[in-house]
This record gives sequence, C-alpha cells and structure tokens, in this order.
Amino acid sequence: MEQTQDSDLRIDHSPATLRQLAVERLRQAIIVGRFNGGDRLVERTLCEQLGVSRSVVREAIRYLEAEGLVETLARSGPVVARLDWPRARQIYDIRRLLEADAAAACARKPDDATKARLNAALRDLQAAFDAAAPQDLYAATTVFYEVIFRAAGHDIAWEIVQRLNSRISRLRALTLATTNRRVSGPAHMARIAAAICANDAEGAADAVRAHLGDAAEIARSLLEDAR
Amino acid sequence: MEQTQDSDLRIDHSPATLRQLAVERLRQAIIVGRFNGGDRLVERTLCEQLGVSRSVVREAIRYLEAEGLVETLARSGPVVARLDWPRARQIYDIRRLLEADAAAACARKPDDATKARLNAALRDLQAAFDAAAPQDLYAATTVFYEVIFRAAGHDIAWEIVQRLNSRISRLRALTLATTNRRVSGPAHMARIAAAICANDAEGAADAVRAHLGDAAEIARSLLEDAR
DNA sequence: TGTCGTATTATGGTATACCAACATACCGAC
DNA sequence: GTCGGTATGTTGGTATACCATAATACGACA
Repeated sequence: MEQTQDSDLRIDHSPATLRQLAVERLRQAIIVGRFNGGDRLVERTLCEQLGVSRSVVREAIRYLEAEGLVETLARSGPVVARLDWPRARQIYDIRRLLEADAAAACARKPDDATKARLNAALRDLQAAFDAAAPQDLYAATTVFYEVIFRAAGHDIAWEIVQRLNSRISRLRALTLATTNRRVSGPAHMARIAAAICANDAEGAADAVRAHLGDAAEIARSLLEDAR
Repeated sequence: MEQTQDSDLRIDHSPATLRQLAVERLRQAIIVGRFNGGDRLVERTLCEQLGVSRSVVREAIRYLEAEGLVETLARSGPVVARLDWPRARQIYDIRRLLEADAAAACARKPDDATKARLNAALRDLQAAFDAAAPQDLYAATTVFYEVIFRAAGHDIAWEIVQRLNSRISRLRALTLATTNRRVSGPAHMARIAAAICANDAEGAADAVRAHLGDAAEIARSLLEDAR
C-alpha cells in the first residue's frame, strides 16, 4: 500500500544482512511465544534452527539483550527474559506516560492526513475485532499507535514503546483478547481517535490513560493468577 | 563501603567478560567525546585499540547499536550516532516525563534512608560544584537521580533514562557547565530534594520539569549555535 | 583533457576452529 | 551406603580465516 508516497526511483538494494533477519526471527519467536520466559537460548541449537553461523546468532542475541528481551546469565548463557508483575507494571506506567503525551501532542496539531490514517487504522481495528483475528488485532493496534507517535513527531518515544511492548508481548496478546470480552476493544481506541480529531489534547491523554489503566489491570490479574 | 550489608561469603568470581568491558570502554569513549558523532568505528582499528578480537568488538557494537549510541549504515559499517536538535528535544521531553513521574512517586512514599541518601548526593553535588569539577558534577548528578528512581521503584525507567542520557552526554556535560553560570546548578536539585523530603509530589514534579526545561533550553541554544 | 574502465585495497559479513569452565555421571575408597 | 574425586561432554568465550563488496586511484582511450 502507498507505493507512490515516497518511493522514487530508488533501487531497493535490500541490504538485509543475515544478522538483521536473525534478530527479527528471534524477536518474533519470543513475542509469539515460541520461546517462553526463562527458556535457555542455546547458541548451537539456534544456529541449526536458523541455518546460520554462531557469529550471526551471537550478535543477534547481543542486540536482543540490549533490548531487554534476552538476558545473559553469567556462565550459563542467554535466556529469554522473565516478566513478573512488578516489572510489567513499570512498563505499563511508562507506556501510559509516553502514549498519553504522544496523543496529546498529536491532538494539538491538526493534520488531515493524520486523521485519515487514524480512521483507516480504526477501521482495520474494527475489522480485525469483528473477524476475531487476534493476530490482526495486535497488528492493527500497533499501527494505530504508530500513526499517533509519528504524527506527534515522537520517533524516539515510539522506539522505546515498541521495545517495551515486545517485552510484554504475551501479556499484550492476552490483554487484547480479554479486553474484547469486557469492554468493546476498539471503543477505547475510537474515543482516543475522536479526541485527537477534535483537537482535544487533554481528552486524548485521558482516553489513553483510561485505556492503559484497564489494560494494566487485566494484565495484573493475569500475572497474579498465573503465579 | 557497606561491605557487610549483603556480601555474605559469596565469592565474587568477577564474571566480567571481555565483551562487557569493551561495551563499557566504547560507551565511555563516546560519552566522553573521544569519538564524535558521525565518526566511523572501523572494526579492525578498534580491535587493536582495545586489544581484543573482532568478535568482541562486533558484539559490543551490536549492543551499543541497540542502545542507540551507534548506528550501522548499510554497506559502510558502524558510525557514532549523530544528534540533532529535533532528536535531542525528544530525548529531553521523554526525560521530563519519566523524571517528573519518578520524583513524584518518590515524594509519595517517605523513607528516611532515601532522604538521607538524597541529601548526601546533594552534598556531593554541591562539593563538585564548588570545586568546579565537571566530571564529578556529572557523576553526582547521576547519583542524585539514581537515588530518586530507585526509591520510586522505577528501575526500568531508570534504565531508559540512563540510555537516553548517554545519547545526549556531550550536551549534558555542556549543559551542566552552562547551568553553573546561569543559575546555581545545585539550587534546582535542592528544590527537588526539598519537595521530596516534604512529601510534596506535585512540587517535586514541577521542580524537575523546571530544571529540565532549563536544561533543554540551554541545549537547544548550544545545538543551534553549533549549526 | 575528461571520462570510462579496471585493478587494488580496505572493510564489513560470515563461518569455523580452539579453549576454558561448568555440570554431570561414574567409580573407588572409607 | 555415602562421600569425594576424576573424567567426559556440553556450552559459552575468544580468535582467526575467508569471502564479497564498495570505494578509490590510476591508466587508457576518445
């Protein structure tokens, strides 16, 4: 989609290095839940699973380690980072700050293209919700927020939020599923979008906070039950 | 100091791997300004400078890349990340959110040990200021904030702030130096500490915001002048 | 004289070889 | 039977060798 917007004559040249692919694959594997918290990431096993050499695997692991998705135990190697409620709670708190701020900033500068993109994202969200397609719902939610952060010019905050999100990905998937049942999932998002389109910064921030407060509450109950 | 608090019979075993040392050295080199933004980080050169093999250097670079301190250009290798004002501004914005929130949280739960540590950090800060020792001032400021974040239980936010700080380290050093001349450097910190000790969450947050607003303003003028 | 092509070199990407340390299991002695 | 020691295998840490590519410089031809 939107092939024409920015892609001049540029030859793609796809410099996708093996390492980048490996990072992506591993990150996805962790996010999707193929590896669970605490699982050991044995290098040589990953080598044959990914079909690359140890150098590639190791550098990928270093990257994910800095991201917080993997932690390396002394003399025992990398494991998938565990997530307990105290840490998850901190992540939700930070998200609340950053996302509310981004939404407010976005609401302050009206921009028709942004509004259009926001509503498009909302439609996709609703469609995924109606189709009961969790994977799509997850993706659509991400797009929705990305529109907000980009429009606000908060690139760095968006990077941080994405990184945090991948750390709570499983929780997030569960939360999205649960939210569907309790309150209409996209209803929250619609409220956020409406406030932004109305240039209501405070309203947008409040809507985000409400949404995340709910999500955090669900996450808490999930995590504490699990324990 | 405080040998007895937690160090049972545990053998230290210093698992400091070469990689961790390399990361630390490189990060410091970048922070201190030994490498400037845009400088190429030629792997083989770093190898002989650090006295380690390429594997170590490369993994260290991957880590710093994920931290945002280094970026790897396609087919040209890693360079030290450049910092322009739009990005620096975002970093100051995020710091304002996180630090104000941490200070408020810290102020909400009174804790004598924290207050003592805060005042100790303040003394060090004042001492470094009086001695006109920029390096010490920088370190003392870091300690001051660390006390706040730890007391608030905001470990993850602290990690993020540290990472952001290393990306604007040169700015920060300049800013601290400049702040000294304009308004008394530690005066801001003292106001923050006072509000926390008085359990005044809003006051603490306001004080932090004021401080960072000032710092950002100085940083902006520095960056735009430089251009 | 300018432009195109080729050769050389430097650099990053990838793979692999080697080593040290930890864990485990087995065996012997008390 | 239990405790201790030794041997072996697995794993991560480190170093190095090899390859592909991109930049640069030099030379030839128009």
